[in-house]
Amino acid sequence: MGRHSCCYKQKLRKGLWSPEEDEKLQNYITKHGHGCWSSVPKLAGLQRCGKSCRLRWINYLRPDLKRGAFSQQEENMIIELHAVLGNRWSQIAAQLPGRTDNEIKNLWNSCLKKKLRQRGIDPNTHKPLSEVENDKDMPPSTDKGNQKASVASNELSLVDQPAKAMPSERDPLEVSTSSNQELFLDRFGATCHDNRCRPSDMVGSYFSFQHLNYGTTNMGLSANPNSSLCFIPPSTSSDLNNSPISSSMLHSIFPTHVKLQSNNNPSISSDAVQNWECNNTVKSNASMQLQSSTNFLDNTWGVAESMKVNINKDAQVPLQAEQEDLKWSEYLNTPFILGNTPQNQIQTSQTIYSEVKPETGFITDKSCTSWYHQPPAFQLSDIYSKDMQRFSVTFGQTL
DNA sequence: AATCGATACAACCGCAGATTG
DNA sequence: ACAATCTGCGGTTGTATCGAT
Repeated sequence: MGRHSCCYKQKLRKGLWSPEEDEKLQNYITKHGHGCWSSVPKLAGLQRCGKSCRLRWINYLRPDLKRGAFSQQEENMIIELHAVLGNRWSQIAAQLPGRTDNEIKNLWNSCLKKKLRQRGIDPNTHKPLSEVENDKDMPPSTDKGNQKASVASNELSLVDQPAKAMPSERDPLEVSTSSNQELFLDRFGATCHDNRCRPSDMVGSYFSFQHLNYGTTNMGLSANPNSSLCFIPPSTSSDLNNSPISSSMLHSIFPTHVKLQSNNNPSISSDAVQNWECNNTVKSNASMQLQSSTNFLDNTWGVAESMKVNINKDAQVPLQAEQEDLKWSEYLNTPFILGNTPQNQIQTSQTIYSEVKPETGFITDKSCTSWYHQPPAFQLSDIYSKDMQRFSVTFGQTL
């Protein structure tokens, strides 16, 4: 397996980025997009490796980043997500719009781990420290304290292990990653018969429904000994309509590659944006993910329609020529009004926003149009605050 | 004012999976 | 089929800042 060529190049700058470098990178990506990261530094006139440029953009320069301290709700979400996902920072970050995996990882390592310990909770297992101490006395084969090993083995255990008891029959403190993911697949794995559909693909979906569960059952945080992370699907789609599902949750339900197209303005599809950015690379697993996700929604939940999201089942169809021809400048200069009413604008923008990967989100929200050149038609922070309001209502309590 | 430790944050490193030729 | 390359991720390290002494 070859290493990234830039790693061997000499005379490349390392360390902190200067404002001039930031400006060069920002200007370049604003005008041209990043395309192939390995070529960005050369084209942008930077003495950096492409990897470094990518990291700088994702973690610092991206316009959709939410700077500033984490809110209590965000911290709670991170703890909650970590209980299920472990150190999968990118997946956790995907649930927190405007936050990067690096940011969350730092917060966890510097702050949240400490907080949990102070409250008598082991940050690795999310179990009470006393219980973890007892586990240390157990033989290594039963020690689940090793977070990495535990997470890594989860996906295997999902397949190999027999169905577990329902959460209500379990110790409510048992909120480890494996138990929740196993439960999810035990109950809903039938929607994903194809063995190409890996358990990890379902994690995002699991999460969203976990949030729904909080909304419908008023569950507490996993750190709360009285709570459990059981997943009880709503019996009807109307239940789901009443659930506090948000655009960021949709992002989890629908794979990144699924084409979500606005009813109001089909000419501007997020697919075009993505293909423009990815040089028309078609993800090999897109159709599989699409199928698994839509089947999941249609067959199990029947919610696709209720979410007012048009799922184009021809996501694999090549783009229209005019879409392929879209360039940065066109995006930057094209008013991004996606509907006739403010409500529609928000709805559509949220839909598209939810579809775009975190590191590419700048294209669709503030940026395409208004990032530097004009005020946005809507404030992204509105979306965030809207989501966070929902979360705060949903989660209901803090640590 | 100088020093030192703690903390937070930014960036790097190495690896694995995906993609490409 | 294979190797080279690219991308993304998570762990780790480096560094700036702040408060205590």
